[in-house]
Amino acid sequence: MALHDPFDRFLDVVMPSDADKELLSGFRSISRRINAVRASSTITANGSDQIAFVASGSTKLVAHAMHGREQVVSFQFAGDLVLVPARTAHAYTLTALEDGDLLHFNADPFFALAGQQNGLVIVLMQRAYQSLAQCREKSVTLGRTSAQEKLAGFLINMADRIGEAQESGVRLHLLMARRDIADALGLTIETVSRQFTIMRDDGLLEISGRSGIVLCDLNALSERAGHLPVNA
Amino acid sequence: MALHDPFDRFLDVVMPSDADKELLSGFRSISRRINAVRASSTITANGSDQIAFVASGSTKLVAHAMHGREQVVSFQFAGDLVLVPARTAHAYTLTALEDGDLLHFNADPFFALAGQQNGLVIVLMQRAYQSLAQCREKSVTLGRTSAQEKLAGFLINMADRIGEAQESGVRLHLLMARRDIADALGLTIETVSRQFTIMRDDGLLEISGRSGIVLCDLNALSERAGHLPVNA
DNA sequence: AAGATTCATTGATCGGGATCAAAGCGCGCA
DNA sequence: TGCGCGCTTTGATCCCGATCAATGAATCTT
Repeated sequence: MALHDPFDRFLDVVMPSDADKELLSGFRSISRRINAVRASSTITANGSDQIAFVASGSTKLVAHAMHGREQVVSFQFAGDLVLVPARTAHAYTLTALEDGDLLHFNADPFFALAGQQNGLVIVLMQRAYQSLAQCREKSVTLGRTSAQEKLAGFLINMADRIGEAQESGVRLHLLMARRDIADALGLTIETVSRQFTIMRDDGLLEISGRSGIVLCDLNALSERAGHLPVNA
Repeated sequence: MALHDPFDRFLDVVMPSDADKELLSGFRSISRRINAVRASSTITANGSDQIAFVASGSTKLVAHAMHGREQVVSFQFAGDLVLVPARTAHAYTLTALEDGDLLHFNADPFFALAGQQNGLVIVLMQRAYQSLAQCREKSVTLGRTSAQEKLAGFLINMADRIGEAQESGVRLHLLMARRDIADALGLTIETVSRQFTIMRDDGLLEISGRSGIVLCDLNALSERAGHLPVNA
């Protein structure tokens, strides 16, 4: 069973087992717990980078540009660690997609503490490379010109991360709204909706209600995403 | 003056000064030097991730998808360290944009060695976060719907990385071909070319020859890229 | 220096996705 | 349980960027 205290989950998921006790209490003292409420809880990095740990629930990292435009950079799920960057060309905000628990640190003291424990730095480095790999795959998906490829790529990515295998296919519970998907893919909600309809009519997936999706044919979906075949 | 031996440059740029001597010889023994030749030298990760250090020159990291489609994920310049991922949904290749020197490691032994020196892991972590930040900004640029915003965003990013300040503006020497820019932005070479022409006619930049560009008005360019104004 | 080859620009047309507009559902609420 | 709001789907039109095609400029070769 999962640990219920957010900080305990943090220790369990992120910290190496040989971590120094004093270090742990250092992290505890700089951590801030947030009872996230869907769509209304946000973390913004004012001035300096922030680190957030998603103990439970899920979040989106949004970049704000001119003219009120918003771009979803990435989604996070339980156990994910995310760096919310300070303002550059864009301003970033982390927003809860559903109720859950977040842990939140200023990046500077966080890294200062982390630097004292080699094993922890290694973990953080690995997670950073993992986020980089994800971001790259997302860039590739975004770079495609057709809406079909973008959405198919997105769905496969979600299946990898939060899909539940079933006899009829892979079940997804998409907590993000169509708007979030559109903002993540550089499309409009209408186009996203239309592509869902097309894929459903083609028998690639089933839609139930607002957030329920079952991917019936991952191979065909992968094909539409333009992914290379597994054998190659 | 810059060091001429690629490995020495690697030590100088990446390694912390307190690094263990034995460790350095360990890195030397697993390193492979490559005299990169423009457009023909490539590094592909067959099976396991690769690490490349760009001692001099510049490179592009390309993701290969179906139907021979290529997507440029990122560009590297002298001093950059890049992880070339093993095949996932896409196959990645690092290609030289101009003649230069590369250093090349298998990622597994590289990280195994790096793990022994805390200071080095910290450097690698910081570089990973830096790459992540870059990739995110690129995603945001890619997520925009208009070609104008994409190209303006790309140019500003290049100005930050390899621009030389001049009285007339910021000079860029774009080593990548129009095709590379197009592949990086999810556009066609014709559209890239047309947007260049429009921006030139609007007085935002000057074009000389195939690769010479002077950005005359960074603020206006930033505006077109949809970036938030600096004060905000 | 002249040709050859590759790369970049410009033009014309077509199509897919944005935009504008309206109807249909699902979900939370009383 | 039924009401009402917000999200989603569907429809019609327009426009930007892809595509097809040809010209023009740069760099490389001999």
